[in-house]
Amino acid sequence: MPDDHIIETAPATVEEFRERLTAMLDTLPKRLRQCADYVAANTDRIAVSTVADMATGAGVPPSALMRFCQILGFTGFSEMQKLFREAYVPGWPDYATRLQNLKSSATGSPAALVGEFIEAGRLSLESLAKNFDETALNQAVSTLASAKMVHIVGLRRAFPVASYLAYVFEKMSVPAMLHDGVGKLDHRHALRPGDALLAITFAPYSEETIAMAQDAHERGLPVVALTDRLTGPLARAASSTITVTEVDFGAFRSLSATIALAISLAVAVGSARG
Amino acid sequence: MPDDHIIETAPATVEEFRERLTAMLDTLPKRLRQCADYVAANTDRIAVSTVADMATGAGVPPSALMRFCQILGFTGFSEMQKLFREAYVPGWPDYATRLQNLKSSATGSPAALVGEFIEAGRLSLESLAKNFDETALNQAVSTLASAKMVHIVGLRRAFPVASYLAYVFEKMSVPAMLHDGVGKLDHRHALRPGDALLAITFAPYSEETIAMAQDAHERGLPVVALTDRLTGPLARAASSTITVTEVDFGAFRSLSATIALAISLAVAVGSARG
DNA sequence: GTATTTTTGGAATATTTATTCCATTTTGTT
DNA sequence: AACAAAATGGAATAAATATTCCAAAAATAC
Repeated sequence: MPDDHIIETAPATVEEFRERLTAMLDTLPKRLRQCADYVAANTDRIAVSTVADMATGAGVPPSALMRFCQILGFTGFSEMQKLFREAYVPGWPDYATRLQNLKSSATGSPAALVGEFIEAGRLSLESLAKNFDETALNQAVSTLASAKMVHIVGLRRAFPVASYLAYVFEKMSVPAMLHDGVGKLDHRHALRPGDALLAITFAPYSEETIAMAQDAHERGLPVVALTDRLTGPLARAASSTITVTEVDFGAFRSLSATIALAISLAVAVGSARG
Repeated sequence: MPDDHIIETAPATVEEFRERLTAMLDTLPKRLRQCADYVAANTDRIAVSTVADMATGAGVPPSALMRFCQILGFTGFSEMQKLFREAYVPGWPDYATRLQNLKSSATGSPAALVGEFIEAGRLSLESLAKNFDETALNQAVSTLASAKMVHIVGLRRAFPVASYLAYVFEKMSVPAMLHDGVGKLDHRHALRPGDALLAITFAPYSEETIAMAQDAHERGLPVVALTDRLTGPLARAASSTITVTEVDFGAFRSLSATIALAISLAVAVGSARG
C-alpha cells in the first residue's frame, strides 16, 4: 500500500473506526489484513493490551500492527488505544444488575436481545457445570462407544443438536445415522442388533422421538436419552438418561448448555472408540 | 503507617481486593486514604489508566499511589493493574496453555470434557458480548424484516444454526425457507425478487453456501452474512455482515455464541415484522 | 527475466510510564 | 518544647512500551 492512501484524520468514535476498517478491508495486503482481522474480532482487547500483545495475537510483528494503526488514520497505536480506553466499560462483574437493567430499559432492540440471550446462555452453562450427572454421562459414553452404529433422533428444537451430533460423529469416524424425518420416511428398521439410539427431546416432547425410543427399547436396544427431566416420557424408555436444563428468555431458548453437553458426549464417544 | 503492616501476598481476585481495601480503610493516614477512596470509587478505570492519571484523580503525587498499591500487597501499580486487566478478559492469556495441559495430562474423561466445553462456551459468549457490532446487526435486522421471504443456507458445522433459525422463524410466523441441500437439489430459483438470503458459514468455508450467496448478490438480492471474519469470502458477497468468533476446544467448537447471536437476530426480525 | 514498486521483519531509538529513594514535613508522645 | 516515629512529595532512575527506519523479500509491471 503506497503512502498516498494514508488518511490524516483519526476516527473519532468506535463506530467510525469500524466503518473505516470495513471500507478498506479489500485493499489491504496480507499482513495488514491479518491485523484488521484480529483487531476486528478483538476490539475489546485494544484498551487493555500492548502493541506486542496485539501483534502476537494477530501473528504479525509489532511494526506491522503499527503500520496498520497509521493506515487507519491514527498517529500510532497509542492514539488508537486512547479511543478505546475512553470508551471502556468493564462489562461483566455484576450479572444480576445487568440483567435487571436490560430487562427494564432497552427492551426490544436487537442489541438488548443479544445481551439477553448471552445472559441466558451463560446461566445455562453455569447450571450445567453445577448439576450434570457424571455417572450418567459415563454410562452413556460406554453404551454408545460399544454400539456398532449410533442412531440419532431429535426433531424440532432438538434437531439442531441432533444434526450437530451427526456432524461431530462423522468427523470422528463414528458410524452414525441421523434420523431426520425427511419425507416422513420412517427408518426405524435401520436399527439393527448391536446398534444404539441416542434420542433427544425437550418439553413439549416430540411424539416421533418418543415413539422411536420406545420401539428401540422394546426391541432390546440400548437407548441414551438427552432430555430435560428425569421424569419425562423419554426417560422411561431409556437405559441411561442425561439431563440438561436450559434457561429461557421469553418463549425461546438458547442451546448453549445442551450443545456443550452434546459435543462433549460425542467427543468422549469418539475417543473411547480410539 | 509503619513498615510492619505491609502484607506480602497480593490479592488474587477482585473480591479479595475489595475486602482488603475496606478492611484497612480506617487505619490509613490522610493521603493513602484519598488513594483508597478514589480507587474504590473508580476500580473500573484501573485497567486503562496510568499511575499518573490515577494519582491526579485522587489528588496525590504518584509516589503516594505507589505506596498505596504496595500496602495492599501488590509489588506495585503494574501488578494491581494486571489483576483488573485479567478480570476484564477472563482467563485470556493462559487459555492456550490450559488447553495444552488438559490435552497432555488430563484423561479426557467425559466430565473433564464437559468442563472444557462449558469454559469454551462461556468465553465465546463473553467475547461476543464485548465485540459484536451493533450497527451491522441492526442493518441485518432491517434487511431481513423487509424481505418477502427469508432464505436460510448453512451447511456442515453451520447447519445446526441454520436449522435452528428456520425453527425460530417458523415459530414467529416469518416466511422462511431452509436450503438444506437434501438430495443435492438446488433450490436457488426459489429466491424471488424481494426476498433476502441469510447465509451462514465458518472457516473452512463451505463452497455451496458461498456460491449461493454470490448468486443472490449478483441478482441484486440482499444477502446477510453470519460468519467468523470480516475478511472471509462470504463477506464479499454480502450486503451486511455479522461476525462472531467461537473459542474452540481441540478440533471442535461449541456454538454457544453463534446460536445466541442467531436467535437474537431471528427474534429481532420477528418482532420488527410485528 | 529484469526493473520497479510495494510489503515486510526486526533491530535501533525515542518516549512514556513505573518505581525507588531520601530529604523534608507532619503528627504524636513525654 | 523537644524528641521520635510516621507520612509525604518530588526528583532521579529503571523498566516497559511505542515508534521509526531501513535493508531484505515479495509482488507487480515491463
